[in-house]
Amino acid sequence: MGESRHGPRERMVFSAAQLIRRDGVAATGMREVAAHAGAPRGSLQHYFPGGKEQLVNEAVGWAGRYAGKRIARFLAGLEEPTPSGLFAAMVAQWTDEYTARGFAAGCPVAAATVDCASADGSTREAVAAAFTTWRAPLAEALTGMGVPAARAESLATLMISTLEGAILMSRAEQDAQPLTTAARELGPLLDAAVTPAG
Amino acid sequence: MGESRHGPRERMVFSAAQLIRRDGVAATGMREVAAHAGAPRGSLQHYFPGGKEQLVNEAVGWAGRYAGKRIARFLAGLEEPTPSGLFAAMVAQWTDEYTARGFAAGCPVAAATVDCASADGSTREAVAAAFTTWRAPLAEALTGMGVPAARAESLATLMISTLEGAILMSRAEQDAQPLTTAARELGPLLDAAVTPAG
DNA sequence: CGGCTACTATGACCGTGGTCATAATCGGCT
DNA sequence: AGCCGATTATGACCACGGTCATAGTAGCCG
Repeated sequence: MGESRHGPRERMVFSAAQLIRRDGVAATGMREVAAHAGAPRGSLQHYFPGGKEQLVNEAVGWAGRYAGKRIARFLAGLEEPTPSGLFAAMVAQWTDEYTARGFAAGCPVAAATVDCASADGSTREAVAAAFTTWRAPLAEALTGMGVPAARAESLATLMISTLEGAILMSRAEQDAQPLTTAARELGPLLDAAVTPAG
Repeated sequence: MGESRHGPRERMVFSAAQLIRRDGVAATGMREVAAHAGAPRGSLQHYFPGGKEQLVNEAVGWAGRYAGKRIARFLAGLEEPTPSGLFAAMVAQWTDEYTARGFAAGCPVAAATVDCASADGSTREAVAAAFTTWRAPLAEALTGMGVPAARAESLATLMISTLEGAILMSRAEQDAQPLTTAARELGPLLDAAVTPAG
């Protein structure tokens, strides 16, 4: 959607993220990325002289920024902002995709973590940074809802952990139930953390 | 530890699980598994005529049974069994490993899910089965503590989801905090589900 | 001893894929 | 037109790895 509006470089990063979250890092080929992006193969070494590692890192970074920006958009979509509502929206993004397009893909950051966390390249720092750029706006959103700052950090971490794990389990079982269960069970806990109601 | 007491076949399955949870499925080679297990290369096609797919599936199955059996052992290790105590023990297994041996490895079932969930081989069914053999005894343990059966299923799913996600995040950030946060934040929610206190 | 089964040994094949080298094109600018 | 940087094109190289083929060895049983 709207791929032609972006340059070929950005399209390749986007395609890399798509393929990585579906097949994993190791199983995603450079030629495959170029083909998926409709970009010429020769552009790979031109835009990514750092090779596959650079491309993967940028894909992970893109995913992290995307997730971070989504927080604000989810927040804007809630008529009455509550932690449980925000978490439900985060979960719904995945249940919607899974019911509409199947359980083909997971989170690209998770895939890169699994495939590259032990190989101490720059990719491990990239995934750490991605989680940070995801968690920071989430914690900020929680504080904006009345959650104490210290607690907000913990709950933001918990929300991302649970979401990532639920994505994983739902994909494995090809059933969105782990995702819906996470939203349902965690919601009250999150709402109970707002100060005026505590 | 005690590898020589098991046959070469079981050692290879065990080694496969070890390597998969560290490097991922695609990055783990058959020759590498044999070498890690101290087993002859020729035994691979003898014991695993189904090739890599069979070996990976058995490694995933082994991991699932291992996790399931751990539940009973954790339960036995608690002087006063509570859901939060059980979850804390599950988390502690990972924090102990990470503080003692570093953040090199994650969960093999998660790795197999990320790498093989879209390629619709038998591995996807293997990971689904692994999660089931993990969740069933966990849910049973919860009911034994006084959690209503319907709720126990949900909480077991939530516990595994959160644990898997926290493992992922901890590994990415090379910091056990997501794990400890998960145990701390989720504990009260779990204990509140026991009926006499509900 | 002969033979049979279980296991091990080893080399080769072949596809895949990341990377490099080299050249061609293209677009603007003077 | 002519130059130059940015981009694209294409083929080759090389390592890795899963798999197959073909033996060789070991141990037990009749």
